[in-house]
Formats: sequence, structure tokens, C-alpha cells
Amino acid sequence: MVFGDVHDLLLAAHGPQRWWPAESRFEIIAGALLVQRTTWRSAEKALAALQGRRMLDPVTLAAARAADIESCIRVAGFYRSKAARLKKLSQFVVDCGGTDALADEGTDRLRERLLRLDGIGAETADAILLYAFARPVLVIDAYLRRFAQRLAGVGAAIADDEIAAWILAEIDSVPKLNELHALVVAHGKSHCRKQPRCDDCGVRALCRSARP
DNA sequence: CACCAGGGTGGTT
DNA sequence: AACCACCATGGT
Repeated sequence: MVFGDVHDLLLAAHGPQRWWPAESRFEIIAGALLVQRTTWRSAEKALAALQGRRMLDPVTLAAARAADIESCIRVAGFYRSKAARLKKLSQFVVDCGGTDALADEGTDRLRERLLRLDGIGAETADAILLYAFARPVLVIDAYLRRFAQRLAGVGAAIADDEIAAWILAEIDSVPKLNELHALVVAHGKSHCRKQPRCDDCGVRALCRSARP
């Protein structure tokens, strides 16, 4: 079993996920921060509230009062930290000359700059690189780590960089990397929890209820 | 009532 | 390097 097969099986079971739902690069960037440790449903409400007040752009958010951002994004949880971080992130985008200017940066340099920001770790940085800037990077989340552990066998203890090297050797195109992460999330989110036996997903080893 | 959701940070061992 | 508590709301 390899990850090329995982991509194909999950795609057959769940269908195309159409990520990332957004109308602009900045909306993806802001959404990537807001969706941390919450549901997309909640993050979407926070984005809609910002949009409703015409605050969903880097210039406005960078100059906004924390309290005004907080009142919009409370639904997404951790609203105090997220508001401060969203403001800093927006200031960063402004300082760089906007999202189009950021799109001219090399992937490695852009990743390092994102990781330096407050509240942007490896997963969020890679999600931004992949979904906002169409860079061929692998987004590693808790689901994917568990999948890799199971596929590697018990007592493997694989590091993130090994997971990346493994999967990127098989999947290196942006469309497939885009779909893979979306499918991994979709699979872990609804399918296996509601149907613990997971008879029709085609990847039983990846089901939440499956024992390693 | 407990548990989880498209994480990250800072402190302790 | 591997844990840990914490951040906080909303849904099941």
C-alpha cells in the first residue's frame, strides 16, 4: 500500500473536495488561521462576519481594533489569540506589498517568513503555500501522521520530514497534493466516525476505528 | 455530561 | 526531544 493508492481510493470513495473554497488569496490565508482547531463551518462564519463589515482585506485588518476583529471571529474559538494573530498576519501581507507580491517569492523563503509569524506553524504555513500560492508542498496533519504510522507498520515512529519525503516521491503535482490533504481531512472527519466499519471507503487501514 | 474540530505556543521534564 | 496545559466556541 502506497500513498498514490491512498489518494486514488479516497478520491473514489469521497469524490473531489474542491478546496480551497475562497474568492481571494487573502481569504485563503485568513481562513487557514481561523480554521485552526475548529470546524470549517465555524471558520466560514467568522470570514462571513468580517466580510459583512468590509474588514476582510489585509489593509483594513492591519489597522483594525482588536475588539472589532474579536467580535467577528468569536465563533471560531480562541478568538483573542486569533484576532491578534490575524492582525499581525495582515500587517505582514501589507508590509510585503500585498498577496500578489508574495506570490513572486520562492517557496522556501516564503515558508520561512510565514513560520516566523505568531500563530503560523508548519501545517498552516504549508496549507497557505499549497492553497493560496499553488506550491507543491505536503500538508501534514494529525490524520496523515496516523495514516503514515499505520502504513509503515507498528513501532515505526516516522518523523514529519520522512512522511513528506515518502509521499512527495509518489505525489508531486499541486492538484494531487491539493486533493490529498482535502480527502484526508474529509475521510477522518465524517465518513469513518459515522460508519466505524468503513466497508465502502476502500482504505480500511486508514479508518479511525481500525487498530494499527 | 464528555468529547471533538482542517493548531500553535510556552513551559516543564 | 517528548510531553503538557492552555487557548474558547459550537456541535454531537
